[in-house]
Amino acid sequence: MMDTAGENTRARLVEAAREVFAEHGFQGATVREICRRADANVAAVNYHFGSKHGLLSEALNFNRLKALQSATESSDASPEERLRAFIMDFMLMLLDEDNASRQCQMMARELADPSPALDKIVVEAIAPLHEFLGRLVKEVAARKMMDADVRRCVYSILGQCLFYRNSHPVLQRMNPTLHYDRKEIEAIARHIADFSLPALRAVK
Amino acid sequence: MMDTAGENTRARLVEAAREVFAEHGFQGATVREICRRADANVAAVNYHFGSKHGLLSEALNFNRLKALQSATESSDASPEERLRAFIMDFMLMLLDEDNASRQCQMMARELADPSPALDKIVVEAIAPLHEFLGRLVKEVAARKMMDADVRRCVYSILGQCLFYRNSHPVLQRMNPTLHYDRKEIEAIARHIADFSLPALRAVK
Amino acid sequence: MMDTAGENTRARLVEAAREVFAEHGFQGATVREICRRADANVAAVNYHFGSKHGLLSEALNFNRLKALQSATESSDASPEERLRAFIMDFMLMLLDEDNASRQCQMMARELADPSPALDKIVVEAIAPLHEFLGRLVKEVAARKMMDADVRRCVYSILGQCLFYRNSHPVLQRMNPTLHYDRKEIEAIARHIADFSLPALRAVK
Amino acid sequence: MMDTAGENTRARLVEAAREVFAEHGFQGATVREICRRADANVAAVNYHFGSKHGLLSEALNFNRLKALQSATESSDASPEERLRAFIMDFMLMLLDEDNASRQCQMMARELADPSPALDKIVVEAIAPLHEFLGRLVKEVAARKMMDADVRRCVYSILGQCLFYRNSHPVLQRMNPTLHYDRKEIEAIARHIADFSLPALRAVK
DNA sequence: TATGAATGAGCCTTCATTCAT
DNA sequence: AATGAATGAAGGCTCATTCAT
Repeated sequence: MMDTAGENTRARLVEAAREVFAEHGFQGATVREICRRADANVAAVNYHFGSKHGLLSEALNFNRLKALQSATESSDASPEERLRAFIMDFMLMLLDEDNASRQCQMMARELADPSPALDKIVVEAIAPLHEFLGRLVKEVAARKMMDADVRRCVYSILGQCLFYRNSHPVLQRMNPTLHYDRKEIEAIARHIADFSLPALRAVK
Repeated sequence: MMDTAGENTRARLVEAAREVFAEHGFQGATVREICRRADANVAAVNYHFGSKHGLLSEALNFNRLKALQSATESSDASPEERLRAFIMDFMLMLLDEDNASRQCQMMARELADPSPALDKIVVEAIAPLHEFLGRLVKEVAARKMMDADVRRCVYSILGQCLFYRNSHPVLQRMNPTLHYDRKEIEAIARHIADFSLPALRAVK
Repeated sequence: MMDTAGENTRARLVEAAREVFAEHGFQGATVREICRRADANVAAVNYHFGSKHGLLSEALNFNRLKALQSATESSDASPEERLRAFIMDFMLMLLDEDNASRQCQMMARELADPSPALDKIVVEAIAPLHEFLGRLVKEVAARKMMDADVRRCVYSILGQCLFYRNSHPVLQRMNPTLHYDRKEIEAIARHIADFSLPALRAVK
Repeated sequence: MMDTAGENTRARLVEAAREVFAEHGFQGATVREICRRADANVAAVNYHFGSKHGLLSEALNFNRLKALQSATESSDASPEERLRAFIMDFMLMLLDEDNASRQCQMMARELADPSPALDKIVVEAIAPLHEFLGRLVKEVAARKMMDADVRRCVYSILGQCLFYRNSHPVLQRMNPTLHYDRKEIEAIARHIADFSLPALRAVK
């Protein structure tokens, strides 16, 4: 009986923390709410993670994001195909509303209101992601590019992707029927690829 | 005499609020800090604006953003030129670090953590902006486009622009020498236009 | 009506703090208890003093101790008479149970468990007291003494005085009828003077 | 085997408790810190001693203090010599910074902030100590003395001795080079004896 | 009109203790 | 016999708001 509740309080806390951090940001989240959802005592957070920050740090892991990059890099499709595929998978991860991809939402929140954990996120997840995309951009462009231009192309792609997550509250208000179901996400991903590929070919 | 002092306090509060909201977001901002910067009493916010939310609502105005759209629309340059010019002005407004364009920073924060004021922002500023950009996109594309595609092109452009503001903390960490001075902002704006225009021409 | 309760919350807090700090020490005292006794809100301490430490700092003032030294120094009695008089006044201040001399009790507690406020106490009250007593000892001894010996004589006198305060819980337990009434305090002071004066005359 | 391990844990806890209680007082000490130093589980204290208070009670033993009294009493030196020797040994025990005489430090702390264990301390250690010193004082004085005067002489001697321990934080602040090394302690003990003996001879 | 003072709800954290094994 | 996990009460502090003038 302790199996279900006792030995994985820690895991439940992490899961609840991801939910609450994703919904309210680090600052807006309260330890009490996290513990309430995890059906744990308020003191449990400090017992298991030392502090609210410790819990945030633990809640951030980017295995799925890394797996996605590995999968893309080990593919032998053409660069364009791989970029297209990556965007698709990335958007599925980013917008899928009811799976465990809350790390991305937490990440997005960190950007708006950085906490000390941002350093970890940058080093472990964002910097590698940018580098990965930089390599892909160069392959697609198939042309000598200055580093600054590569970087800006990466920003253009990521900016488009993240917009759908960051601006979701706004888009929803302007278009109340909007729902990120599978079909919609695929259409979005296709658009981003269609929009970006000609640009990559054309950039000076 | 009291009038002007009173009005001045009010104005100083609004200005201070813009600063603090832009820096820390609505939630992270404290009424005390705002009043301290405005050299006003703690109770002044509630006295003049009813609540912290009331002050936020008052602090949000988008005259400059609207002026920018009007200027663009009344221009008789080619659609491509006008889009290019708008992006430039928009980025100058968005990234300029020491002018009064804090509304955009506040807006960006609202997206990440919507407060009740978001409705006002959407209706008064964002929706018109999207419509404005939609018209411009259609002119540039010079082709029959489905509404959904127009919308997504607008998102692609805005997403690229906002990325530099939203992700600033991250970009700064990855590239510590990054500074949004005039020259850098112009280069960014040029890149976004160069990236987007071929895409607009190519979109199905 | 606000007169009694409203405008001197601050003063009531200081008074209550002296009580509670004297009873339980800084660490053992709780802000809530202090506020309860002062009939004030928990937040009042932080409003008026910034923190529990700020309140402690404010609660410590040594006017009476200083006045006592001045009075002794401006007397034109013989050195022995002045030392005797000082000890008497000091003990009256130290042991008087129901007056405002709680500063000495707070001071005694600080010695046992120093908080950051101890520095202030030392600089403002204890160091001057030691110097004052040092001068008096030299006058009484009427002989060239090494600084270290003067210091130790001061310690011997102060040690005897403070013992009655510091060890009060123990003495009370061993001698349940013990009460520091006026007569008892005078007897104690006389004893300390009688004990110390021959020693001062005799020290090498 | 378990026995020894168990007993060892118990013993390590008591030793660690003495350290921590001596350093931070009963209230300031935390069970966690004690267990950490004893390399034991947090629950060990309650398991072995029932509570933090139980541990304190166990940690208090006064064998060395008693041994010291016995040694003094069985000596056949003159009363003055014996008092002088006792003060020396007592100060060595009281001020020696790195030996196991922490009981005295704990005792001193108890005086400042009595816990229920104080009763035990008084009955087992302090009362006998006072009686022992009372006998010695009477021998030194070699004169009929009233009980109250004997008591006060004992207080005068103990007060001088304890001052160096109780006021150590203050003395250190006023005289940063102060260190209780062997030589310093001997000088202190000599001073206290030199100060007290003439007084004892002179007391009415 | 405007403000210094005060409030109450809530936050993160700490701690001695207890529980289940 | 012993422990890792968990708990509940409490602590200092912060904050938007309200009160009395």
